[in-house]
Amino acid sequence: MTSKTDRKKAVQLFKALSHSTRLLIVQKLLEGEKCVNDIRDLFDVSQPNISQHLNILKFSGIVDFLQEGNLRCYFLKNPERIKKIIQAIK
Amino acid sequence: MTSKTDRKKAVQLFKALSHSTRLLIVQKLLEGEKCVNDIRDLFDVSQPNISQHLNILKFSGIVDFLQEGNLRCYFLKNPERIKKIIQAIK
DNA sequence: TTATAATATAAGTAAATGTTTATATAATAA
DNA sequence: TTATTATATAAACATTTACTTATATTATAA
Repeated sequence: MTSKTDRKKAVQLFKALSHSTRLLIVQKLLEGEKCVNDIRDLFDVSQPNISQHLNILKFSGIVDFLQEGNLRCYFLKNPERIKKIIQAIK
Repeated sequence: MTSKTDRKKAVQLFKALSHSTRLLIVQKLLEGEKCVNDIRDLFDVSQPNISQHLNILKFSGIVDFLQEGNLRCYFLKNPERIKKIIQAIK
């Protein structure tokens, strides 16, 4: 049986993935780390909005970033896990 | 690469699972089919609200039901898939 | 038939999430 | 230093989702 906190975490993760921009970001990051403007250029989405989505992904534990000069390069914290999840829902 | 419609479907599925009541319902249904009032009694949630959540789960293709007399017994359409998804997010 | 039990639906309201616009910060380049 | 580039944050507004309350439907039991 799953505990209450486990379930909250799961719900948060599902929420993080239940937006098409965020799901796309995650899929792109499966190819490797990308900095914000690279990600931004992939979609027709404003810079602040991308930042906000990245923040949600970060908060839910899906991504993290490394500061490289004035760039922030985001990457999946656990790409294998993400692959499994995406595979499972297909 | 995932198509746009695939992604929409995935997003819808994640959305359906990103609510703790619905995730709990789904976990309960892994034990076997249950009718609405059985489900309702498991939680502190109103009857209409349970119906609404079940409707969302039905619409997203996760559950279906069989009418048995005046009972509606809900079941998971693809329990293996659900198990995999839940396993993957852990 | 009428009453009751099980469930769904609809309308209204509340709460959460998403997007835009404007502004801030931090790192580098000039 | 000052300007510029990359990114974040905050506030306002829009949209979506959730929940409640009231009512409808459908099947069975009396």
